[in-house]
Amino acid sequence: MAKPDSHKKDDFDLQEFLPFLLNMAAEEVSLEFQRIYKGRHGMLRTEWRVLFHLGNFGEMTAKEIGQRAKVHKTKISRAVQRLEQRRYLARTQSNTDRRVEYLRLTDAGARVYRELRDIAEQYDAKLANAFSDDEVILLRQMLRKLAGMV
Amino acid sequence: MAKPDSHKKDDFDLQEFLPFLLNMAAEEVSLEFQRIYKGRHGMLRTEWRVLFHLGNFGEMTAKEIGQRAKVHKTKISRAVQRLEQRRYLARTQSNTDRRVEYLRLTDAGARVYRELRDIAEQYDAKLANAFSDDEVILLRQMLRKLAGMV
DNA sequence: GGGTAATAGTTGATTTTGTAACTAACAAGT
DNA sequence: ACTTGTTAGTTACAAAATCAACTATTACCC
Repeated sequence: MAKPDSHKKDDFDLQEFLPFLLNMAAEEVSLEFQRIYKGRHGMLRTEWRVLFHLGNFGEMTAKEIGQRAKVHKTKISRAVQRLEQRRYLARTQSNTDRRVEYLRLTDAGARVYRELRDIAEQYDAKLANAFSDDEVILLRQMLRKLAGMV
Repeated sequence: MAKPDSHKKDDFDLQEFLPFLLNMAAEEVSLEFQRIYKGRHGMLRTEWRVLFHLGNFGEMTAKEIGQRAKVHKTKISRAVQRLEQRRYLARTQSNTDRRVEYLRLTDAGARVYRELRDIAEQYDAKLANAFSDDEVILLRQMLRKLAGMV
């Protein structure tokens, strides 16, 4: 049986390594949440993010969404196309800068947003329920810091 | 406690939504860590995980790695192929069950593992440094819980 | 004004992933 | 032994992500 390497002291424990733990937790939670919403509207993760940003913050440009959500502009571009095809989203060209497009949800999009938002709220509450209130506050704070959202 | 049913009123804040925060944090941290190690050995994320599992836990089967790391077996399969091509990993067929292959790092693979592990330790310490010791302990604990690693 | 650089967003080519079907080997019941 | 079911791992094909190049527009600055 191979044993952990012994040339150097190996007190490293992968299961304590923060990037690994973060990925595992994010993956697990996202997948579970996806199982809930994917069936409903066949929404991809990036589309979900765009929808939620527009629903939550109102009219935004693609660039702003990309910056806030740390999503690359090509991903945004394609997600916007798909949302537009489904009539969840509409574009308006800025009249001060014709490169810029303002994005906003249509009524149908807003309806879907509200539906998914409620599901999201419930799911978030369910997750938070595994911890004490103080712990959850601290957790969110730490995650924001790690995400560079401080 | 949070109240479950808010119908029209939109008190939902995307930036507080745990799945979103977890993804942002994981993405940010992974990308930064990747910037460090990717240049060195052109390693993909799944390959990195396989390498670390073998380096950290010793000889394992593909299935075991998949279970521990919550990575699908096709991803493992392909990561193993690439690691084998680079001579970082070797396989041995089990003689009690010929479906099973034991995977282990070669000397070259172990060398790369040690190098990356040291980088990982430093990076983990740097992350942990943003918080108090107690906070970090709690964070890891909560992430393990969220990841279902309880 | 004219030339260059920067920006918003899109498109195309290449990689990577996800899903499902597949091979090969074992297991268990009859 | 034979059928059925399960498991480890691979492969094929479709979907999606990534990266670079592209269009169109605006900003800078001499």
